[in-house]
Amino acid sequence: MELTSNLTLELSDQPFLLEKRIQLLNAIKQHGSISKAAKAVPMSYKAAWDAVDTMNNLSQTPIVSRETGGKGGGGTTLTQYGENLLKTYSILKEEQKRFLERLKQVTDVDKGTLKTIGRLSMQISARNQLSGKIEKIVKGVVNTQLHVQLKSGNRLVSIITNNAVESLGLDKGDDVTAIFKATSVLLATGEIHISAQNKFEGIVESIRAGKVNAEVVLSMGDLDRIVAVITKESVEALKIVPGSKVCAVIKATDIMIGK
Amino acid sequence: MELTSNLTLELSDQPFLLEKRIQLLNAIKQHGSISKAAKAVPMSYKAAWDAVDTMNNLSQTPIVSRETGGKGGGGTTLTQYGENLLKTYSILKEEQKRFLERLKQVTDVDKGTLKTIGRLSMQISARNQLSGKIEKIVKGVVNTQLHVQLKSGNRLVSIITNNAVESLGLDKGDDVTAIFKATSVLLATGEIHISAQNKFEGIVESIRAGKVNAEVVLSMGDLDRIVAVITKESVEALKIVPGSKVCAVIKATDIMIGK
DNA sequence: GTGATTACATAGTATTGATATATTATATAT
DNA sequence: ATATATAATATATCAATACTATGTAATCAC
Repeated sequence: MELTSNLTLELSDQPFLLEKRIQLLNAIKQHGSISKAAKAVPMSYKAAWDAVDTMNNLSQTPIVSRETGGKGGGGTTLTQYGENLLKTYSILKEEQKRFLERLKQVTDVDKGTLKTIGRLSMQISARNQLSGKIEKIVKGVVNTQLHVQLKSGNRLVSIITNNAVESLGLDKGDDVTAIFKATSVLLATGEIHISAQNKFEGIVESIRAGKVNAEVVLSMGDLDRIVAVITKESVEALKIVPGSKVCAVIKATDIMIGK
Repeated sequence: MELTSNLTLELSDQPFLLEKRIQLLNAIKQHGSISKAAKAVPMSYKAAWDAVDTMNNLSQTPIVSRETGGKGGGGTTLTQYGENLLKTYSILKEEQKRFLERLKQVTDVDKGTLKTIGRLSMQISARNQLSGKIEKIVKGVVNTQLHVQLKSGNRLVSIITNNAVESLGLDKGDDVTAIFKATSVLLATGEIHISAQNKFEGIVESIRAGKVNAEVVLSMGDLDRIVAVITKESVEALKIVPGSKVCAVIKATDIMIGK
């Protein structure tokens, strides 16, 4: 049983970006003329022209700029806005593809249920969501250690139950997201001797202090960022200020994995 | 800018369940005949009959059972399998709706980027995902307390950062999912005097012991279930066996919220 | 048996969508 | 001025689809 789906962007209740039109825009980008693009897709010239016209009319800012006559008889090119639209669409399409694949895996047609815990599409409160690749999987009897290589180059270790590894179908090389709460992050300065497996050096970007707690944003290179919520006293005791070099410590068991 | 999408189930490369056909099946379920269903949708009788016929032909197990003649001249009813299909489709559709809504929120058409950190469609390793409704929101300077009423009737308190509340757009009455790791769950028997806000009574359904840790599944009524991973010694010390009445304790700061 | 209602089947008509084709307008190169 | 390639527009043709109309078969209630 296959799952398929289209993706349509609507503007003022009118279909605006459809699969076919995207193909057409791509062809226009490539060939620089509506007539050539229509041949490449393929579709009739009229259909192509109509599509381009309705798109340009629907949109506030034009999608393509058309020129009649001139060198080579004229031509049609995408505007910057048009290119952005194409890019947006391809990103959305990609996300949707991932979603459908997941949905398919998880669907149990015979029972009329989803064989999964929880929702598929969910926004999570956790501030810290770092993406990376699984480098090594060490399986225990109940728990599994996952070694994840982050974009920033840092390595991270997460401990989750074997059941979770199985139900997510985790394998070496998989792209995953490491998820942990801001309150799971401890901060330390200077020499650290602590049993936790995850220690990340970073520079303090910002501090927002409340009455009791303070939110500290840590930057680890350009790519990864960690948010910590610690007590106000700790901030003062450690003398943390923006620009400080501090170490974020996270227990491996506090890190969840999303795929 | 609106995002819309259809959802089609395919069987051996043939479109099988489409939006229209689902409507038809629903009408058949309601009215008990193809002709009445066709009027209700509305569509022509022939189109309705053809649709039903092709569906029944494509599927291994029949979707509807048809009877010609008899009381009232005959009729058409859904089979159990057909009902399951309808249910599956509605679940899938619901998931897709959530996904699209989220996708829309997160899309920045002008820039051609997604204004999000993580992936949209993600399955999380956390075994414990309990759904409920937000009952009360108590906002602090940095953190917010969320009181969630679970399906089982239990109340749960989660503490997350104000930032998270804002970025999820959480409000009183919202349907949310409380997420926490199996290793965040402590188990206790007898009288408990502990500062944690979340204490849930349950019956032990199963125990799976490893060398060091053990996985204990707790049932809180029919609806909610909690999985705890605790040390093997704890299991022995507390004398936990299947059927035992135990108390699950979870720190409010260990509970994340998904929406 | 008659009537009622519905499934099942076929033929013809209408509508729609796409394609094909032809024509005009435009502006540059030669 | 002419040739050229393309946009812009209109009309005619074709194919697919959907709908309408009509008819047959089946079975139970009366």
